Amino acid sequence: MMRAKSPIRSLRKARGDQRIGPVEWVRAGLALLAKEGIDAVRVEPLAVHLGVTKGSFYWHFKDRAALHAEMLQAWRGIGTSDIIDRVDAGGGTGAERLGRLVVLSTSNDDAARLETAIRAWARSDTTVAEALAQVDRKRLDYVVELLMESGLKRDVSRLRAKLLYLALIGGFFTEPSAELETNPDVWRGFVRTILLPPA
Amino acid sequence: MMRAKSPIRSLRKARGDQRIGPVEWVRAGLALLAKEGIDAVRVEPLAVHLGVTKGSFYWHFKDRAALHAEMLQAWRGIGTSDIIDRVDAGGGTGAERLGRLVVLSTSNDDAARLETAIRAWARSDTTVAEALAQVDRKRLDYVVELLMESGLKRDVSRLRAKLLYLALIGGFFTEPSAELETNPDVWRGFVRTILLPPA
DNA sequence: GGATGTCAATACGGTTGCGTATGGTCGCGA
DNA sequence: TCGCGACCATACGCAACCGTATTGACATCC
Repeated sequence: MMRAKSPIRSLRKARGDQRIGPVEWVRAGLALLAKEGIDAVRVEPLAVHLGVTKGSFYWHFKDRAALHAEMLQAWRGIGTSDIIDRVDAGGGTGAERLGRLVVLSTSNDDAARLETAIRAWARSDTTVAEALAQVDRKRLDYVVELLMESGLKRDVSRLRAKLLYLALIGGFFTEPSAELETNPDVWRGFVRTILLPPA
Repeated sequence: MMRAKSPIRSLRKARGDQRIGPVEWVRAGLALLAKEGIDAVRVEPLAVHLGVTKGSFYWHFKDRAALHAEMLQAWRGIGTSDIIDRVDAGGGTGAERLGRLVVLSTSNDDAARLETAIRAWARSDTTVAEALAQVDRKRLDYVVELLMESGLKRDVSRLRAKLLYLALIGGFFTEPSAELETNPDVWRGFVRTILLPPA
């Protein structure tokens, strides 16, 4: 009998692991992005994490930048529609959906960490910045809609939607420490303020 | 006559360069932090930028982490009081100072880039996160003050100060693109909204 | 003007990561 | 069963940094 020629391979077979395709690389990349930022999304650490070697990576991707690009595309898809869909699914009036929007946005911690990582990434990569701007625009439009449904005029809605949306983003980048705590109650208070009748 | 033994040294002397102390390292470190994030704040590239070798660095600092720590301390000093002082220096009513606050905060582009870099840094370093939370608290208290001076009650001021301050932070992390443009007019609109009489 | 302290240059070993080249393993269809 | 193509392991050279050790230049004070 002959020993296995490839220790790692036979190890993975013994564990019954599946093949690693582009999808798995992107998923793992996004997870690492959320945890440690884009600079940490490196080929070899990822390979270790996935239980393969970089030989696999360079079969599926041209280089590190290619993975980053596909990660961005993947996020663009979920970042745009994910929250909006979940808020709309619940139905209700504009004000009700507005309340659900802020609560959902601020409660999902994993999504929040990914969001901050993307925004930090956008600082150094204009492609990311453009994609992010696009997502921001769609989300903002949605908030404007909700405000108009709640009875505010178009101009006022545009202004206040910006205010609320910027605050949502700001919330991602602050520790919920003592004085700056932003629990659901606080967010509902924000919504009430936003919906105040104009002078 | 004998040739110079140290080419880099004589080069620096010929240019009349000064000595490089801890202050210069920290300054250059903060500049690089603002431009490319904390991961880019590395010893050797900084040394090249400053026209010295890392032999100098390891004389003044124990290691890379020590530089980062001193950078954080330096920022803590300016981050807390810088804006507040400049706003107060102008005097005026609460509302007037509030307007000056948002304009000053959003116009200084260098400070904004440093601020975003620090916030991104805080994601991965709890020491930074704590320092940042401290700074946030002081700034928030200041905004609360201004709102109370403008005639709002304490509770309302607390809530709305959060809203405005979070929006300020959010503004740092959005591209001023098409729809999400945040020019001084928009910010003044935010202030007007914030100062609206409660229901 | 010689000893001393301060600061910087240089040289070195070690680590981590990139991308390439090449070979091995397996499944599957001819 | 032969071979081919997909997928992965391995080995390599290269580059960027880290931190240490050692030496060298310069100023200053005695």
